[in-house]
Amino acid sequence: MIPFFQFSKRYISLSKEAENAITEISKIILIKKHTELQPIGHTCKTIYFINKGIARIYYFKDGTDITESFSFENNIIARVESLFTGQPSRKAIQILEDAEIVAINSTLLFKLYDKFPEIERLFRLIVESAYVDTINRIEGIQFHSAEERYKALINEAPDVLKRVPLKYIASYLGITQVSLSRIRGIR
Amino acid sequence: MIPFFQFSKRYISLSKEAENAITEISKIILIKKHTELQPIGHTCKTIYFINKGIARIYYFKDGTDITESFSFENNIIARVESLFTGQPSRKAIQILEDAEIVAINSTLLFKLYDKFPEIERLFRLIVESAYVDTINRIEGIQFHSAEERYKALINEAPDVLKRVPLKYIASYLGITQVSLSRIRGIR
DNA sequence: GAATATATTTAACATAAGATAAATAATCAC
DNA sequence: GTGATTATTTATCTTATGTTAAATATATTC
Repeated sequence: MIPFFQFSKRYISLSKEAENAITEISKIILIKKHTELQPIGHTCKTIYFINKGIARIYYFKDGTDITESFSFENNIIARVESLFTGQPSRKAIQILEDAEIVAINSTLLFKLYDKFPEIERLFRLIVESAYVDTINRIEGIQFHSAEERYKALINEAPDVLKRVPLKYIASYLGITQVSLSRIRGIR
Repeated sequence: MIPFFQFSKRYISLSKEAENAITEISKIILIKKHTELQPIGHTCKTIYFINKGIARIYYFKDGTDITESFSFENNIIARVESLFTGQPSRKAIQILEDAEIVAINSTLLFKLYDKFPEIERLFRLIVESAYVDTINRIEGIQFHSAEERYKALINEAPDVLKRVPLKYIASYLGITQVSLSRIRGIR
């Protein structure tokens, strides 16, 4: 749990009691790559924090696999459209590199909010930050060519390029794999 | 302030004291259409709630005006990438129809969070919901054609089409005005 | 309500990205 | 390590959307 509490310090410093309360509702799991951490159709009741490895959220559009997002070490991953609405998710979480993951039970977490306002605040700040990232991502998609988006990704997240198969990156950028390959070929 | 508290009831029911505290840090303003409510380059310290009228957030990309979002009656509008980071915003808020707006001072609001956990919770829930909307919007952009996006907008927000000039809608959909006009022409 | 400014559509042409198929290259399983 | 599977690139052709410019249509101002 140490990496998670280090991560949380970026937002707020928790009391020992709050940390213990979070530890009690969490467990650490080891997962092999290519494994489905959460399947499509399942209502999400878990927030994950990645100690080691890579995960992605994906879904199918007309039979095509589309990557919504990637998460790396020291970051959170959750299917928020399900977590915050109670609706079953149309998305799945898949592990791309052997991973060690902290699984936080969200039902119990949300209950902790009453007893520990500091925990509620922590997750409020995490969501605010993720929301800002998403707003910025829309700006990135809205009026940039495929090539611009690819180059932006190289700059902002070179790790993705090194560690994730291109076929997953293409749909994340909103283009086909063939287009991505063509863009990469131009030099 | 009544419409705002009616809106907030969707998320949580506030105590009278909490409502009064919010009222004290808010003011109601009337603005004519085409007015700039907030200029580009200004660090955002206000959360707006629209009682009446329409507003949009926009920015410039290579000299072209791009609409990030619209907000109508009974909804919140804020430049969150500035509000939550303290950075100056590259975006502006513009009024598209004569408006009556509640302006909530965010600096004072964030201070109220300590005294009123229920207010912190309200805004946590509002942000969670806005975040989910934004995630869904990315899905809408990521792999749909211009025509699909236009038709989705007709279904989900027919009001936008009726009350907002097409030139603003085009960039919101991520296409040029000429493309939008062409799509509309097909019948 | 005429004159002006602004918004929308239409046309013609250019280009980026999609689709399909096939060729390589890389990875995995035994 | 060899064969089989999976990932990536390359080629060809098609199509949707961008670009520029001009023509209408609508809204605004005096």
